Amino acid sequence: MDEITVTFPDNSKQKYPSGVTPLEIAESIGPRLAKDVVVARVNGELTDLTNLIQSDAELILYTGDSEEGHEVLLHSTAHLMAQAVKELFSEAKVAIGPAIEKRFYYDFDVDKPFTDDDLKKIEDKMRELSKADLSVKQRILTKVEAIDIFSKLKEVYKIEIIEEIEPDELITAYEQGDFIDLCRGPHVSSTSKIKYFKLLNSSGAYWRGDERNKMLQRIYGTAFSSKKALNEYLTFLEEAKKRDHRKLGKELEIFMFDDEVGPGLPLWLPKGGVIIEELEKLAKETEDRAGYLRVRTPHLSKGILYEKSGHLKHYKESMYPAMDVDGIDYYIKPMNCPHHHKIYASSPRSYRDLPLRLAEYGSCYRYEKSGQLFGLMRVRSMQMNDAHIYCTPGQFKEEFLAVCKMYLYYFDIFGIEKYQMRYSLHDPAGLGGKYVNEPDLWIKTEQDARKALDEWGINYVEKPDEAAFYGPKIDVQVWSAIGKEFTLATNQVDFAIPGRFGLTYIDEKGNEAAPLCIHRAPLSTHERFIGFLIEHYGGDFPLWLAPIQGIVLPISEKSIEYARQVYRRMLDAGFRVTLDDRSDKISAKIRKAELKKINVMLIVGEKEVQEEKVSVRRRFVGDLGKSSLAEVIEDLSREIEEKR
RNA sequence: GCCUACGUAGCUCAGUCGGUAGAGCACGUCCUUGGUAAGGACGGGGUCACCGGUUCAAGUCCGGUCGUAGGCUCCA
Repeated sequence: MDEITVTFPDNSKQKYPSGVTPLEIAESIGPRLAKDVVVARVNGELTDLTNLIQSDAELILYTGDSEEGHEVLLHSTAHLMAQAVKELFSEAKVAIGPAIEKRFYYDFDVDKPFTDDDLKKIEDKMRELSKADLSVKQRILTKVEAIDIFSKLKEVYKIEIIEEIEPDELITAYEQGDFIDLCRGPHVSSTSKIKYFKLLNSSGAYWRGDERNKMLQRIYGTAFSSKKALNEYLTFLEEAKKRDHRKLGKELEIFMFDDEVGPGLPLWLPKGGVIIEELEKLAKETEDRAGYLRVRTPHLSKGILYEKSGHLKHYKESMYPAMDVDGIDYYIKPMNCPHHHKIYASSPRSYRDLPLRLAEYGSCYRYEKSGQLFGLMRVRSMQMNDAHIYCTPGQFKEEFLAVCKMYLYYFDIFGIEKYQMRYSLHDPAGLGGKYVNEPDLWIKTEQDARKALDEWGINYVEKPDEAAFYGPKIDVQVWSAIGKEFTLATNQVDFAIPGRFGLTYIDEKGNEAAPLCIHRAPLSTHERFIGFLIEHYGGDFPLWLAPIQGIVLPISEKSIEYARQVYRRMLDAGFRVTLDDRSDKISAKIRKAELKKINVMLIVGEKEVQEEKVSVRRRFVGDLGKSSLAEVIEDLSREIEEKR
């Protein structure tokens, strides 16, 4: 028999007979590895453990705790779940079942939605199938064979998928016991490799994500290579729920919703008001330094304005319906741009006036579909950190980059590290419909913006067909505590609307020219940004943002008078402090303050009265001992100043 | 908008088989004056989301509406 040389990642080499499988190699190395390995990479290609290796090869064996191995494990668990569902619900038809971030799902067409009870039964059946140690075998099929097999099984969704595959492409399916599933693979070699899994929840999901299609039933689950890793993930999910801004926002009295006010219309409580004011202060300082001018515009406008802007054509479904005022249609504004365009147009502009940067923390209202509402992150009334920058084509690159840099300035202050920059482009197929019909402008602006980004050297991903209707944009995506994705900051180029509003400037040569417009919102909206910050900080705001920065706690009645003086002096020094002069024991007062996540506690008893000092206790740190109030004020002021 | 689940005191939740509602925390009063995460006693607080139906009787069963949650699609 021929011998082949297998090279391992550490560059060590070993001879094996030709036709050896990765699984056999793992067995030759050790029983533990053979048990744990889930997938192999042969000459760079991810492959099943049972595939034969015919000639010299580089081999990497992945266990379930590697990124590659975990993804395969998740995917194979999805198959195991589908097998269990098919055994329990014979009429169920399978659709698709991929691995996603730390989880998997599978969509089924069933008569009745799954109940929690069904999920338990499915999970039990999965354990049974795992114990049965069914080997998972790949089958290579032609298109005709594949259609034949899945037609007999009446798997209509699989047939739909197969029919879209090129006729000469090889089709693979995986078989375990009586269950066969169309799949590209790779997969684990046996169901016994899948041991630590949990089904999480089920929900409706449209076939191919299109609401015109039938609604299928989706089950989400997760799987790991060890009991410990599974439990860690489940604990993480529990912890994430505790950080959820909807829960913390209520507990910390930041915002609320009320049935009679309406869904998606948050009411900011006083503590939320403080956070908003601090953010606005930061934004105003930053924008003042960057040459922005602040304007204010009404919440309502005549329909004709939105006809001109194109909102009624491209954005109407997200707008509140018109209200009739003296026989004229008025709309509540979904964006501030048309008003800012009017301000631009209010006086003749020279190239010397540009860039003109008009900023407004403007309230907008958007009719989001009810199912889309999500705490503060997706609401119907919002206040945007909005501004429109009107500039010449020659100024565009610098202005565009200045906006991107402003994002990063803010992100540094807030310690936001996990985000993705996303450059959204148009699809020419949508011109005249989803996008304004300006093909040349689209191409030119997209090139300019890309050039700016590339020269700056920032990392971004391109998203085709995700642009705004008036131009390409760069967004910053972040993730909520429970893993939902949101656009935070946004920077949008608009080459179309200024033309529609007849916005012009006189250039150096005395000719009329059209300015470009950049729509930007580095701090997103108050609603989304604060929702995000609540989760980002887990409710423990840095001192400069904290609604209550400190609390004065007298130890007994004997020190109440002194506590009042301390409280007064803190207020006079500009701090947001409260005083707990109730008759609780000091430990109870501390506990209450901790539960409110108050950062600084100034504890005063008879000793402090005598020494004219305060005892400082910081959250997460504990007792820091006695200081003079002047020292405390100085330290805290510096901390606030530095936005630590 | 669609599918499913849920909605009881300010908050978190219990309430069995249909028989007119309960706990803890919070709140109020009083006692207690205690040194770094819960001192004690007493008390107030409910149109059981809303509307309708079944029933002698509905928090409980049925229907509708509103809201919330988990998803699908879309956006700041």
